[in-house]
Amino acid sequence: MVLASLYKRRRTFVAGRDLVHQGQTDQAAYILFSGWACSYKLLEDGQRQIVDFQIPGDFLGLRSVLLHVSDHSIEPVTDIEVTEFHVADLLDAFAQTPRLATAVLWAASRDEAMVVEHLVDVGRRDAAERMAHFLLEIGARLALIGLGSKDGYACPLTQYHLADTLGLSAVHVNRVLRQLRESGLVTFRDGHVTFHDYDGLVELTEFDPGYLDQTGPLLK
Amino acid sequence: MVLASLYKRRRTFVAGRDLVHQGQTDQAAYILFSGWACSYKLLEDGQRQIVDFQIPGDFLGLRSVLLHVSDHSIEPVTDIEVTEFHVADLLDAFAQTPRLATAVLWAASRDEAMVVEHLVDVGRRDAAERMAHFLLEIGARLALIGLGSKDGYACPLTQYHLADTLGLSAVHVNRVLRQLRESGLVTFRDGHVTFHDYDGLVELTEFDPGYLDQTGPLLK
DNA sequence: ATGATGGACTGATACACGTCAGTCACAGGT
DNA sequence: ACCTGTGACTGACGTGTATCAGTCCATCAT
Repeated sequence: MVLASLYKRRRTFVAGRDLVHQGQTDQAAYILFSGWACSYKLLEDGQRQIVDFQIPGDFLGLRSVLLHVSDHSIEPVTDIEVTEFHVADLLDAFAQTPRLATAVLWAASRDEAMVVEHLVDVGRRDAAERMAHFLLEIGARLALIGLGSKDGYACPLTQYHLADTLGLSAVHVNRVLRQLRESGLVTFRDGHVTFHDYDGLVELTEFDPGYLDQTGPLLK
Repeated sequence: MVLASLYKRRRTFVAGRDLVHQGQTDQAAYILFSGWACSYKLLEDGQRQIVDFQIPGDFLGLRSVLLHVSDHSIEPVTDIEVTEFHVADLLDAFAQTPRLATAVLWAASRDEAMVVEHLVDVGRRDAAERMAHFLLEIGARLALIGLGSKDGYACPLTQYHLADTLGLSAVHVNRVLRQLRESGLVTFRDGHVTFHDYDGLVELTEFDPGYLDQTGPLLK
């Protein structure tokens, strides 16, 4: 893979300590190798909105660098390993490998599509639908990299993460999870998500994984 | 500008008739020349979530084409004029002009940043803050292309558009607009947005136009 | 053992916002 | 002159979710 030529060095970060801070203007971006991270925005009153989670294979901080300023922060949810590269090198590489540009653009489009889905969740679905849709999307993404299936997956998130992601209070997250569990759809417990009725969930949330499909130019 | 070499043909579309339908798999993308459009997602129960508005100078439908399927629809809010181009040509052009790739990637990042702001609006701000933030953002974007200022701007949107954008009911949009008007912050009336207290609005919404700044590679 | 910490979980209460069911003004068409 | 449709606007009422104020159970450090 062409990106290999850009690889600078392997680094690790511990859970909970931000890699990128809102407002920072830095030059390094990363590719996540193991663990989970999340990107979020902090509001003045202390609330936060988690925008997206990153799992192995995803870019970290690419947008910050392209826009020359970080409009958000990135926190490792677990301990993570990343590969650092310099965006200037990436942009230079476009000259030699135009297909690389197409691939990166495709990855950015996919990221945007996920944020759009997330927006629809928060804007137009009730708490249970949001939760179900979110758990399905993460599951589908993990399945693509071999870390999950239609039965379930390991999930290091706390209910607070879910609350900050879905625009709910942690208290309400708990109620909604109970509701989903009692109606036999999905269980979130002890770091593990278990799907009891995958098709039922898909129908409830109109879930369509089309935008996640790995038919992007990276793999062609 | 390099994009000029791609220009295919000028087209017009009338207000209200979708250019792109959810699920469509087409090859053309557009650059908006005059008028306003919006991209939105439709839910099965008839609700819709408007994701973003496009104003002159913005790409239309680029993401659909990159992902090979439209996960959303695009509707002209007013009559619009667009310039059509084929994405295959755009990608080919990357080979001759790598800087073009950087520019397009930058534009995509800016789009994503706007969706992220929108997500924070809907997830973590109350109705009045959302409304104010949205009106400010559109104002800032219009100001960049000379169609608005800190005093206000012409705005062809209906209160239904605002409702579908902000995840509110049209009824509540009306209440919130009244509230903002009566507290002397901003007036939305007769197709015109008038800022009465721009700084007050900025403070209320923590508005930071950094991510909109035209310091992207397109103009460098 | 003891206390501190963090995550899961719960009941009671409050309110922001949605829904329902309208009115009013205006524009176009017949 | 009348109908139809669209957008703005409003009051009454219902509900989903936040907030408050806890409990309980692990884990970890002392």
